[in-house]
Amino acid sequence: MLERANSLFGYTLGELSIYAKLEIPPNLKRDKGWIGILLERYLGASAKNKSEPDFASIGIELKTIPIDNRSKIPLETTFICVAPLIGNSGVTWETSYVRYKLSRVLWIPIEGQRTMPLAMRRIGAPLLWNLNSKEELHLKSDWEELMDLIVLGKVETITAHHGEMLHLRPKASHGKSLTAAIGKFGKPILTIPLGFYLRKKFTAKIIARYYRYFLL
DNA sequence: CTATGATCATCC
DNA sequence: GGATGATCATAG
Repeated sequence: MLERANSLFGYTLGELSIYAKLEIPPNLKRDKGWIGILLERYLGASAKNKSEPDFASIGIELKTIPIDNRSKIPLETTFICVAPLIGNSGVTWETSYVRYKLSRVLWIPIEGQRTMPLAMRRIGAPLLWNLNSKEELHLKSDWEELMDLIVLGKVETITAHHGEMLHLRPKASHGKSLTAAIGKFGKPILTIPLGFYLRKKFTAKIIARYYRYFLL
């Protein structure tokens, strides 16, 4: 699979879409996950919409990441998973889904400037990344701060400003989506679902270590 | 609704 | 410009 991923370096999304027999949309406005689906399809990911790594047998999570090819900086934050708002008793960073998802990621950088037609965007060299102890410490600190707010009934006070590397933002189809959570005084409430995202400054560091290898 | 895949678009 | 808050598509 890694060899197959490496072989994608330099190809455009237009070329890959033809090869993978996946129709290319005019833009990503209505197909935000299209690039991810395309790469999964080409690389033979197994998980679909199940809760396990994309390549379960080898414990690798696949993530495409849009990059500005001049600055080499990510253009978007990276979604990790939906935040559990209830049933968190006994959950620690060590057993968290965030840590599980991020323990090993195959990042595939792709030119992502909106001015560039989708078909012309080039695929960069994949980067197999293992969460190191320093990074983990940072994420753990953010995760604990955020989970405290959730568990202590302060979910409605959460904004994307919380968390240095990892933060929470809405994750829903629309603003009226509701899910169960804990409100003030421990009272059950319904609120908008939240997702964990990696800030660009975190992913930028990962990408920077390898930027010389991709996108010319 | 929740999970997968993310980016859009507004506001500061 | 860039981050925050909002949103899109699909499967089960």
